[in-house]
Amino acid sequence: MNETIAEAVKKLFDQDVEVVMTRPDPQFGDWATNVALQLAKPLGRSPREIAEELASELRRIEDFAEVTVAGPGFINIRLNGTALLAAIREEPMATRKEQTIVIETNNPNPFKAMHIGHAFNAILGDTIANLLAVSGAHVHRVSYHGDVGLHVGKSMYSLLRYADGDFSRIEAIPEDERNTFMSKMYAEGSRAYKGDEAAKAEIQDLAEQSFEPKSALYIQIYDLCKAWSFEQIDRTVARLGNVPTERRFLESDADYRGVLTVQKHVPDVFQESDGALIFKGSEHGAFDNAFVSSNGRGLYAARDLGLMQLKDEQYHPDHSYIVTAEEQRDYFKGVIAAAELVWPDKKGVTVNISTGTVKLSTGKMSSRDGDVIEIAWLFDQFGEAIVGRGGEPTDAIVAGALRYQFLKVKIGSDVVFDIGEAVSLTGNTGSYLQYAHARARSILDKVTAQVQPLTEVKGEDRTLVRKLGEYHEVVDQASKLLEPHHICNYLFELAQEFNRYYEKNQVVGSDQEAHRAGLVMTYADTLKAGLAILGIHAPERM
RNA sequence: GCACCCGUAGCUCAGUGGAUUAGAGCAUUUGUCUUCGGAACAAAGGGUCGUACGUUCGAAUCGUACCGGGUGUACCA
Repeated sequence: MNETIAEAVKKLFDQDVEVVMTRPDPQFGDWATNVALQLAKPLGRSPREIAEELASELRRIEDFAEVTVAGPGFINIRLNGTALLAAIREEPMATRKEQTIVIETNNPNPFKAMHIGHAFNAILGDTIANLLAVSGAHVHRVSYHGDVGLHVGKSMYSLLRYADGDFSRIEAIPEDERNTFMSKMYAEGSRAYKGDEAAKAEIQDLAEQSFEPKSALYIQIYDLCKAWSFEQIDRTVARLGNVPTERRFLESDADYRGVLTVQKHVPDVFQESDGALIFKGSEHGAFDNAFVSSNGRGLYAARDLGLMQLKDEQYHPDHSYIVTAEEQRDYFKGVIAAAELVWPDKKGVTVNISTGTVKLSTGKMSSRDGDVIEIAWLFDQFGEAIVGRGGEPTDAIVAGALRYQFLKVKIGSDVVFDIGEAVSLTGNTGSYLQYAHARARSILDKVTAQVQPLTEVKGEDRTLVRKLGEYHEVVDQASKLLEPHHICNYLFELAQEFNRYYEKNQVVGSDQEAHRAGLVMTYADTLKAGLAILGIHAPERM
């Protein structure tokens, strides 16, 4: 359509313009363009006059049922039924067809409990992976976990005290208490670290042992708790509706390569400073950061360089996406700048997408003793709300409601999480959409006529058909910008549009049953496809 | 201090150069309906788009300054 209009402009005014089409208020038309206003200056004529002239040319185009000029010179176009239906059949653009992409879709650290922030990060990462796939990319989902370093020392400090020399005391922790137990162990270690110097020194030694353990008991506890953590992480991430990852990367694997790389690039990229190897990020819009500590140990940043190598060896990606909270924005800016100096041919490959953080609306909702919200508790809360509505709270349904809550806000903004609101199930929520889908399928079950594929647009169908035709545009936009919230907004509007239609137009038993059933089916399929991109299950009934 | 992000209705958020009434959801008030599953639909009230200048035919959207909030600022991850 943009080209059609550009051609008309060329023909009438001999001007090359980039035509921008917008969606006006439906009362004005299906599409609008301001080309006439753009042309006013170069042509030295009134925009209104140009618009009128262009409009009469455009009226000759068959797909355009109506072309009008409004305001200072906007051209509004109303499509005919054929064009509206053609829009529904359009597919999203395969803009990343030849690309191989690696993306981290979750990265909780072992030895700590997963909380709402991890769920947020995992859901965002997984959905972005879906958006990449929709545009044709070959996507590899991976995870990355910090299994070495100070936080491990903190946990091991309390774990060794708890074991008191006897490994079986740790082994005895029942499965359903492990998450809370580990969380408590970490919290105690953290407190001790801040508390006194003796504990601090001991924790530093125990952190050191995460690289080179000194005792058999350390190894036993470390291995067991790490395994527990990964079981917990995998189970939880699956429960959230994420597609499983292909590979788990560990900091302990990335460390060695990272340190070697840094050492190899002194002084051309890294410098020695107070015994540490640092990168002068301040010269690259970030901050100066140590990659290797003064005792020769690899730090987080060095491991990220090692991880880049591991990813490259396995996947040779065109792009590698890392989704993190905005606190890490400048940190990644520095790491990526360093990486691009070390590997100039990989410039632009690694991209950090920064998200907001989850904030709690009140202090009151914190789960039991901690100040964090555990994911299992969240599932329980949603489950209760769904039962309250007479529904069955399967994980797929609960995860759908939770995912939507996180995805409907523009990526990068903080999410203020209010459990009462999240669980409400009415209005702009995942539950509304899931319910809308189940309802549509239920209508189709009752239809006895042969469902007729959409071939014509009747008057009362128009707004719904037009909305359905916007689907591919919305997916393109969300995919291009990697912003899932566009899809949420659209699906909600679509469902509202359908509910309005459904309110006024009887489907089952009407003399137009076959035709209307076709519309309902297209709607349900569109809803299902959109929800799938968000990783939300569209139930047949609920 | 410096850098980055943010400030839109009572609350939570869309909208980021265009047009009469700046839109949703929640909350409030009212209506529809003996429901093709009401987790619905229709409607009302509620906003000087943080403030001030500026650019533009046109600014919530761009620029500058200020006010308010958040985050980051090397040997944690």
